[in-house]
Amino acid sequence: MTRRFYVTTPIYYVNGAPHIGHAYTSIAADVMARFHRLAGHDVFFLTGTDEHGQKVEQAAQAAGVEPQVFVDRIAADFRDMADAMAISYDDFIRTTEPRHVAGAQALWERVAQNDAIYLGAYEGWYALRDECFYGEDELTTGPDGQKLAPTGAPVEWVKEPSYFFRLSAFQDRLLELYEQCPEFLGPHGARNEIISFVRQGLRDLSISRTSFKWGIPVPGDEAHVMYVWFDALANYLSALGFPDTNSARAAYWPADLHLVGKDIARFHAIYWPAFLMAAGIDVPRRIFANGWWTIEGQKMSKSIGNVIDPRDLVREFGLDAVRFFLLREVPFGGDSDLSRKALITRNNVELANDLGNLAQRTLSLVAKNCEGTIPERGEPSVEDTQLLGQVAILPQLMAVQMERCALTDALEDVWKVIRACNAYIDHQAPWALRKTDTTRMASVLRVLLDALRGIATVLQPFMPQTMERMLDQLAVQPDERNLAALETPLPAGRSLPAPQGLFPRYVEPEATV
RNA sequence: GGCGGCGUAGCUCAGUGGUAGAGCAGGGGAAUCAUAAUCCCUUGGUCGGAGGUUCAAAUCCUUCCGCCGCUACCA
Repeated sequence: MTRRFYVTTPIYYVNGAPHIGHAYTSIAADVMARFHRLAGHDVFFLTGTDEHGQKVEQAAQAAGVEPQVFVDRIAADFRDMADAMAISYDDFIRTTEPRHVAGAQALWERVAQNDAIYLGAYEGWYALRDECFYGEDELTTGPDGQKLAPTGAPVEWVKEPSYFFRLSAFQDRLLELYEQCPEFLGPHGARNEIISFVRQGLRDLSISRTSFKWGIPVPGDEAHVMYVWFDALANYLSALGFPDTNSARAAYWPADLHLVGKDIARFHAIYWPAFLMAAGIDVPRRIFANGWWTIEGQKMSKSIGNVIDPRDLVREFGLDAVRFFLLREVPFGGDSDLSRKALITRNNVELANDLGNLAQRTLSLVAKNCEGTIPERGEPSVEDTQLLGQVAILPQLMAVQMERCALTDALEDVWKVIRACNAYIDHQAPWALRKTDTTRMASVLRVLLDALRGIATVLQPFMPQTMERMLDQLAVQPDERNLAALETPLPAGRSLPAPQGLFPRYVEPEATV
């Protein structure tokens, strides 16, 4: 039976414009989705937007528009960003869609039926003027002893009726989950933090509000709307048609992988499985948290003004160079720095020099010396066998890295082979063989063409546009571009198009330093 | 304060008991098919400090120094 693979990005909160951090998580998820499709798996790849909550309500008010108008606008921008980054999502869910509202309410009812929800009161410091709660540590005390919010508004201790989720009842089952399924949560650092957090003891979770309206009504008590996380997390199920178990997508559950930013790892690793356990639904197989990007060594923030829109980078450097950089620069899972210099170096050294130039020199030798057609395979030398062997194991090697969410390591594995190809072509020197042994020359070039085909095939998930062009240049037909097709050599004699550069070197315009 | 992580070549990092590694940067050489790209060789580290266990420690233990993360309802 075909293996199913269900991968998600977080649904992004429409409080602000999309930035490089959103793009990063989505690209990582996209690579996973594309790789599994390449392996012939039945993939469902979900992304979307989280559109409820008080902050959105307030932001809409500030913008002078209805919340729905406001979220329509921002959601469209996120979708545009996803498309600009070539994110191959199968569905884009929005929490304001009726199907999600129905799914979230159904999940609530399941949880409630199992006695995991009770009505209590949410207590806290409330500022009437700001219409919101503040934490004790955010408050200051005014000259007359009045407690004040950071905004200067006076606060008072109030109780608001709220439904609570019995999170405390799930502590042991959660710890058992982390223990028995070590792969449930990654990377290691995030896992340790979550475990120690849960060990400290869990309090019940307030999961409804009456203080604002922009949310999903609680079933049976319309005075309440669901508090954000219950609403948001349910998206992973509602996109599958939950609670309809006959839905065409129902079989994708449990999700294989939820990719998330490290800031929301906790909600996915604690609340989400607890909600599901309470509802009697299987928990997802794996949660993986990625780190933050700093910009030129600085934290990305609106006040510094260094927030980067990934679309700007794409306009300047090209989509694939940006995708490649983000996944290549540092170990996936850790924090990383985005600097202009590093991006240009990666592009020039690894894409233009290592890979682009390898393809160019190989293809132009074939064009000039083999009448532009794929040569026959010759009797393989030790070197030939060794190089082709390295190429042949790439799919398995990368599949293992994908399971680990080690996208950087997967790329490193490919680059080892690319470097080996450059060493091979230099040692074999087909330009010298042209004068002494044209048969061997043709064999050498054929080895290189086969190696390039393998390399381009496995790199498709990372750089879909450029690898498509590379495979075109190698005369690989559309149905010969998946992993299984690599088992079948291309027929000799097939003619190749005229070679064209794949990755231009980036030359920094005149510096004005 | 508590819990956890990190500190290895100029830079980014890999390496969890057995003679210190990769990429980039630096130096020398080769080649000239190619996007002046490539290949080969090479400089460079008392593996944060100290102590301990061991025949043997970057790798285990103790302690100290420095940096970072988490410590719940912010979506």
